[in-house]
Amino acid sequence: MPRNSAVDAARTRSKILIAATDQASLEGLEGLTIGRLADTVGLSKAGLIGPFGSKEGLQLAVLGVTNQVFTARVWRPAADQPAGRARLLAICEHWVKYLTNCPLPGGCFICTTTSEWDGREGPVRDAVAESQDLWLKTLRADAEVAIRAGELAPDPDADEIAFGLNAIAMGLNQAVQLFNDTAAAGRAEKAFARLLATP
Amino acid sequence: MPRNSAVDAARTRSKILIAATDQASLEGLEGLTIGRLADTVGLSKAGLIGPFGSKEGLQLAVLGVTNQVFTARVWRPAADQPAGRARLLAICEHWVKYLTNCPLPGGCFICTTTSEWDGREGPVRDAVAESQDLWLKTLRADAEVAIRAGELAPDPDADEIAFGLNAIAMGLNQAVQLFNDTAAAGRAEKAFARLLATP
DNA sequence: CCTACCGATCGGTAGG
DNA sequence: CCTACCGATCGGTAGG
Repeated sequence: MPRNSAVDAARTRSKILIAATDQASLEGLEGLTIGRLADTVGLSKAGLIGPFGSKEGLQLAVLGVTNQVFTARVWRPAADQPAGRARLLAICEHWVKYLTNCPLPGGCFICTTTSEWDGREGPVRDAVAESQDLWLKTLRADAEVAIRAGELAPDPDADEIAFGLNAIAMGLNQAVQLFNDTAAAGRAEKAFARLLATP
Repeated sequence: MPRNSAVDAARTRSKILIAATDQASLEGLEGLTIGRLADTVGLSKAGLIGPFGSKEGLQLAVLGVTNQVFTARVWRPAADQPAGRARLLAICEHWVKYLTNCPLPGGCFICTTTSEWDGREGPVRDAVAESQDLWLKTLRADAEVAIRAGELAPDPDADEIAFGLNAIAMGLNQAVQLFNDTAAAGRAEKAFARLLATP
């Protein structure tokens, strides 16, 4: 039964992060409280915060987890498609699945956190902004390839396509989370398709 | 110097609401705290919360104010247009102005609060959902008129148009608040125009 | 990883 | 509208 403290520590860290991610997705990254989370996980407050140093450290770690979840669910399944329109279509397909059947109980985490943190300052806000910026650039790059290859019309341009795709996703997330609107997925799919229609 | 307690009370209430709306727009409706707000306004905590009964009462009152601001800035300037495509165009024009030059320091309040409250329960969540639902229905109704009059194509349908317009606004609000992106207004305008193009 | 504790602040109330 | 106060909880630390 090989066991060592490093393995145990990693297990504890992971257990904390799972519970923290759930709580943060429902109540926001600022709504995370060390005391309640410690109760949930079955640790003392000191034991809970130890691996992360501070609440801010925990918030940043949660952001890392949720970014990985998003990447695994939306980007990676589309990654083997050829860059350009085909990959954008695959991304949108998995994006809709992700938003309508979200692994996080509170829905798309980046939607929640961009809105929660856009009026604040500091490392958490910066990390949130960077995640969103990176994703918009990913969309933009594929849109650019698609336009250059003639797979998409030159108007709307790549920035407008990235903006539009992201906006549709935000709208779908709101419809699902606020209204439990099962018809919204179809609306988002059609909106995606319109934006990615062949010239 | 005519003065009476009712007038004074209304003045106090209004002074509180202005400060509360600013604070809530930056830090969220749950981020409102009675103590800090009392300091800001120059009242005691008891004096602050008195006119509203509880924090929840204050939150609901703030929602009432922000709904009025939105209506005054986006809906009312378009209200005299004929129902249908013309009015939707006017709404979108003022919506962009509202989002890019927002009277609330934290940007569109309904964008922030729908995301903050979609994972919660209670009267505040219900009020938030109702505001958003009402607005979507307003958009939908004009879209329906426009389609019936032949001003817009029957596809996308009225629900899809309302969904799309709202999504674009959410995307613009994010771009402005998170990235201070001055180019986003143009992207939103073009996206609005595409969705409202004549058949 | 724990217990035990810190000062600060939370929403709210009693009584005037 | 105030002062004075309530119990609960906040993030975090000391020491082990």
